Amino acid sequence: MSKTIHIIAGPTAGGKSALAIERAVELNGAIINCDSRQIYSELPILSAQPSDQDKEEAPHHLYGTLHPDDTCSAGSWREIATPIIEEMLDKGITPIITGGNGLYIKTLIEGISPIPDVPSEIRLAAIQKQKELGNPAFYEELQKRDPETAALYHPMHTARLIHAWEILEATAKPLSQWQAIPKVAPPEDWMFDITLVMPEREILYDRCNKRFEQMLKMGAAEELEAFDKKIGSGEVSKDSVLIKTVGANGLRAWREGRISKEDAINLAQTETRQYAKRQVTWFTNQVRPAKNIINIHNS
RNA sequence: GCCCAGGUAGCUCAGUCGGUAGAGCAAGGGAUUGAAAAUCCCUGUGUCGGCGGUUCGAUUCCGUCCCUGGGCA
Repeated sequence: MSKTIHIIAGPTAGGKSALAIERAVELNGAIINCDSRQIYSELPILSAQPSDQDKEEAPHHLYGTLHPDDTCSAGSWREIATPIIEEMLDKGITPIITGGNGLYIKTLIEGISPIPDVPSEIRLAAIQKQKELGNPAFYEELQKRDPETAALYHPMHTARLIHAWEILEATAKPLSQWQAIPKVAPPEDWMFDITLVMPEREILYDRCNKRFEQMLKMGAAEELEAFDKKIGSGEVSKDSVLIKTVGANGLRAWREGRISKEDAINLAQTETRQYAKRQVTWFTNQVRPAKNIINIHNS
């Protein structure tokens, strides 16, 4: 007998969370987060984590569970989500994966090649190296040492170049060779039911705009300021991935008096819309039928 | 009312010593096997404020009008 895992995906502010709770109540389910910011213990308002009331209505997992200095990645998310899913299936609870991270979802459904974790010193050194050389030059360095992987990437693609570099440094083996190792797939009896929550563009953008205003009322600016103080005091590393959270740029610039409150709001809303658009592109083009997918439908 | 500076892509501006124009941002499309709320790629026709004049040809020169900002009254 197959085991069904529900996935509720789509762009930010589209209405996934509400649907997930509805679904959980209806199916004796529990919600598992697949968002790369909501998984951290800091910035619950700015990252739109579920409210206490939401958590009373249905069980929620993997929200606010990691320290901001931890690095969550597609592979590590899969590793922590998998045992939770297994346990739910054993207990007859319906897992409802909810979030906007398309790569995490893809990793869960298709699996991923086993690649070792990179020690943070090596990662930071790779980032430093890229900063020093700048992009075309950093790419040329990578090309000399690992032409095979370099050929896969655009010379300006900072994030991928750094990753290729750090893997080479950490393992002395090209990333392309690691990626050639067959993916570790999910158990064969896992079947996925995917619901895409994709409001039409105009409605989606309007929701993005309104949600940021709501976050501000809830204290997003104060929350970010408190977080930045923790970085200042060393309680949180200045390399925390949470620093790059949508909306933070504008709020910081406003706090430092560089732009007006109105401009800060506009900037944050623009960043939110741009992020939502990228997600729409992903879910429109990357979610395809597969043998372990029962169906893909729109809400 | 007078003087000055402007009016060029949705926004901020560059430019054409006269041969109908280009950057950044925004917007749209796309990529995506480990920082993914990241990172990156592709896409620029717009009465060059209106109307006249000079010219083979004006967004570019001249006149005039309108609008915006600053100064003087």
